[in-house]
Amino acid sequence: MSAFDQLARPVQKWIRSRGWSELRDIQARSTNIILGSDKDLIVAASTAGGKTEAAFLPLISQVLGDETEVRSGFDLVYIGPLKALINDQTKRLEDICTDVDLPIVPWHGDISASIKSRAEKRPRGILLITPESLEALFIRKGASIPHLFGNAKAVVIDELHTFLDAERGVQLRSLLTRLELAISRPVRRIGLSATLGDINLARTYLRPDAPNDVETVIAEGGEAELLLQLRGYISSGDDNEGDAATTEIAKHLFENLRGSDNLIFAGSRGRVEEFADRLRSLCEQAHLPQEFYPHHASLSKDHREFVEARLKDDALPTSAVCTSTLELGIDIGDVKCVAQIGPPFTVAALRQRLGRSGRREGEPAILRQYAIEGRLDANAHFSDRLRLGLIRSIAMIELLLKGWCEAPRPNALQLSTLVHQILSIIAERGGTSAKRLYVTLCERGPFSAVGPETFLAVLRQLGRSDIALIEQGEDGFLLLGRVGEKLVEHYSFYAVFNTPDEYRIVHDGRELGTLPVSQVLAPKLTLIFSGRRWEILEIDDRDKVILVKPARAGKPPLFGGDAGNIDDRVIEKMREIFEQDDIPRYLDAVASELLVDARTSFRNFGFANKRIVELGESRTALALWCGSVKTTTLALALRAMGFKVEQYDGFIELDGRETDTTVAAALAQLADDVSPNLFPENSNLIFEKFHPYLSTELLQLDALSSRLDAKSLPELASNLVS
DNA sequence: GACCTGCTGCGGCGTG
Repeated sequence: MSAFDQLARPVQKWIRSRGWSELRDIQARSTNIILGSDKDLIVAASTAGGKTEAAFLPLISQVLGDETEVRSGFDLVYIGPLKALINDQTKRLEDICTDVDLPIVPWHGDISASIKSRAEKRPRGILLITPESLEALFIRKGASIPHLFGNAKAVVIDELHTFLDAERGVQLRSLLTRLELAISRPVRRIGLSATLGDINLARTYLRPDAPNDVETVIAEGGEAELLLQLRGYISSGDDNEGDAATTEIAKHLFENLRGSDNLIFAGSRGRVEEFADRLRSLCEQAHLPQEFYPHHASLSKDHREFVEARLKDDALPTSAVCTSTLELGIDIGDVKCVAQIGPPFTVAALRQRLGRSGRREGEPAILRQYAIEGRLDANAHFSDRLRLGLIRSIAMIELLLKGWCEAPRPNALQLSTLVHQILSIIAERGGTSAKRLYVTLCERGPFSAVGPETFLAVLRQLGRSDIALIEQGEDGFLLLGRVGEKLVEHYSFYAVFNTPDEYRIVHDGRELGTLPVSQVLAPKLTLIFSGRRWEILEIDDRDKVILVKPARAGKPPLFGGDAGNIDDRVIEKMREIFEQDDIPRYLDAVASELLVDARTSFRNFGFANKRIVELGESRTALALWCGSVKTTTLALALRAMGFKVEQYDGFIELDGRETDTTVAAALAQLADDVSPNLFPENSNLIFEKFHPYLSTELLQLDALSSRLDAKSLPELASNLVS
């Protein structure tokens, strides 16, 4: 029987009404799997590839075909990372279900309480919900979970790749485990994704205890042709009005993108505003209607929706200068070209961004990468001479072309999210045993890297009288403590990630700008802002103001601000690019020259055949050839041995003036596995939402499991000396 | 050396 014939009559009718002559390949394949088995499934295809239909046409057919007794509960559950995405998908599903008695129920923070309470009384149809709202259901309506979800035939997770990493993904996995435990049976899981670097990781995410049973449907041959250019620019070093590179890039964008829809990723909100402003005035000077608009999270919802609607409107040419706000799958239609100014932080993001272009049959995807490098003088620093930004841009493009992208670090403890889930389960059940928590979270759930000892240490910490997140009842049951009760009561509890407050940074009565602050700050500590170190004089928490003065030689923070995390593979690729001679064809004349330049400096410094280079005045450069995690670990170790350390992509620079140890001796010691304490006193380890409740010991464990890699030290050090 | 994501319950008031 063909895939089409397996679908329910009303679904077939809808397909015909759309004028489709047949199902797309991925839709036919997933229909066969969904209607022919009860297996989990991942559907990977580009944004316009029809993934939603691939999952829901057969799932709706299955629901309509099931005429057994009427049970209570939603038939299908869709989980999406964005409210806007849920709104888009609600419309699409409503359209499919126009002539069918299957309610579509969007459920997130902007949905009115009346719709929610109606759905809660008589749950049926398709629920579309965010992880946070699902979390809220577990906490507020713990006892009704079986009533709400007992009937669920499948959970569809949209944009699966956004959940693979970090806090929110761990939270969702934990919720899925808890859902299955609450209704005492597994529920089929279906993941939809555009960007997947490693399909096996996605399988493990979707069904950790049986990844090999997860079926996959991957769109084939649909990859559009890619047109690619990397243009090089030399900065005049003028930070203010007229940096030559900014002016030139804006002009190039104006001349080449005008008249069509495009996305310009500028890296930070400040740069988004800067480029949007330049492009706006270029339009004005030419007496042309406005078509370049900024888009980032600080702009009002109205403005953002206006830009999104304009992008969707084929009649109005529109280019959005944006941050990662326009990276995910909200519906803005196809764009002609994606521009990236400066290197992106991950290949995964670059891939996701590029996926916005070239989605129409026969149209190429177009990537315009702009690299800005400084003008060199006789005193130029080794890291500037090596043109690390340009080299990283090339490395990331090369890895993109190979289809590689970053994978999350396995075995991270995720203690902040663990604290959250402990409180959530206690709230859901009104109290529970330590044993049950351990089984739910660590044995069955996503915290498999947390052993019984660490788990107990966390429980004991949360139960301390000065922490008071949990307490033990007379029967040994764990209950919420005084502070825990307060935390869980407030609606801000549901999200597992931190939202930093924006503080105004003020020096001598002059505002330097605003800074999102997620770490704990205090007077006398230093912070990094607009490329400089500042000592904190005073913090006004109520008015969100930080008074600062320029720091002399204050201790630099353990991890500078919101440090990017560059993968080992990216740095390896950078090394290959330094060591080769060929010039990639997609480089323009300036970029080619800069690359030749960088390679010459690389050889002149001697990095071609050694990894330790004396720079003079007790300064030494080390070529580590590894990513941020290992680089930071080594930097901390050497700092503990008295060196001053600066980090760059794949390199560090040491200043040994204040220590008697030589670089060689220090490395020999590390190679011998004599590791100093990586954590200096008073070092800040608070980055995630529930970190403030953990002990220093637990925070160090957490950091070692995700941000640092102490085990790599001896090998790294011995490679350097040999 | 950066960006992004999310949020309940209830009191008070007006209207039909």
